[in-house]
Amino acid sequence: MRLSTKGQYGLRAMFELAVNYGEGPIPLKIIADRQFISEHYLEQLVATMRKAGLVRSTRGAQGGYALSRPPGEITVGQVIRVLEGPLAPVECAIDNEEPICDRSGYCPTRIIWIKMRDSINQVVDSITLKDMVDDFRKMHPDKSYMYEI
Amino acid sequence: MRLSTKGQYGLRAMFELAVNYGEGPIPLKIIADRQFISEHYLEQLVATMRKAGLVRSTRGAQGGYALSRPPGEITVGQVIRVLEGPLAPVECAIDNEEPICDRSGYCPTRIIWIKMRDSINQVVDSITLKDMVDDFRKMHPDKSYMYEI
DNA sequence: ATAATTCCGAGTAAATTAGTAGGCATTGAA
DNA sequence: TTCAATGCCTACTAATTTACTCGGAATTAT
Repeated sequence: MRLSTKGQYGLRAMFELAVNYGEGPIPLKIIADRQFISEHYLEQLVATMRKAGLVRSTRGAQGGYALSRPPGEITVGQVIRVLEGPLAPVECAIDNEEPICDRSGYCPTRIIWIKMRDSINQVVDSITLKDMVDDFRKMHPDKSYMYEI
Repeated sequence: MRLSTKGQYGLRAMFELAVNYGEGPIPLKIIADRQFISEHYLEQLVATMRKAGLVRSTRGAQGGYALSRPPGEITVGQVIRVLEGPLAPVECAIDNEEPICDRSGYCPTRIIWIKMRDSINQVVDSITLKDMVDDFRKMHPDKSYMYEI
């Protein structure tokens, strides 16, 4: 049960934008270079996040991307769900409505999938991009130079 | 981030074996019929579980499968991990050793993947097959007839 | 003997993943 | 006003994974 590279790369890209929040638009090329991601591929992921309202873009020279809200107001869960879809271990646990499946009567496994789902989402919804940045700066005060333009 | 049908079907099959624990071997055909799973496909999943020591088989006529331990001693996590591999959202969070990846220095996302991993495993490791059966019987005391041979 | 079963290895169609490729549109700066 | 930098868009693709199917050999109770 793995996340695809979409969620992984996307979150790393958002971390970069969070680190540089308030410093104007950052071009994708910079993010792709810093995070070792194919720029063209990242473009698609960022497009998804733009459509979902997580980032804003500025076109043309000196353009780039920026978070559309402060890092403290964007959770890891929001990012991952936008790129990966609902975080649920099976389809029938995506929402809480009673599922329609071919097995009549009570499903002995669904309650487990729902517990897994809630537990996963609780984790990612409790962490914001700001938390990630704070954590990074705490662990690597010496590496702040890495994130100047 | 979904479980494959291996984990889903496998757990449902194990539930069946748990419901009938202590009543001799149950043929795959019965399990497949009750749980609406292709018998041939289930065969492969059960083979994996047999090799992992979760079930025992009896060959020949009147043969079948049985749990190799009481339902209270087999967790959902054990079943799922045998069929799906380690429950981790990304490769570098499978174990706790420092990962070797192309990004030198501190990875700002890994701590999140590890929290997700631990949270997922905590859920599945805290539920046994016995818990599933107890829950089923509590919810459907009327349907015990479904599980007689 | 026979029927019921497990056991084993091969094959496969469809879906998903993880990108690539190429070009158009927009804009700041020289 | 030109041009380089940048975002935007659509299509294509190779490799991998998924979810099976198929056919038959081995084993055993009756």
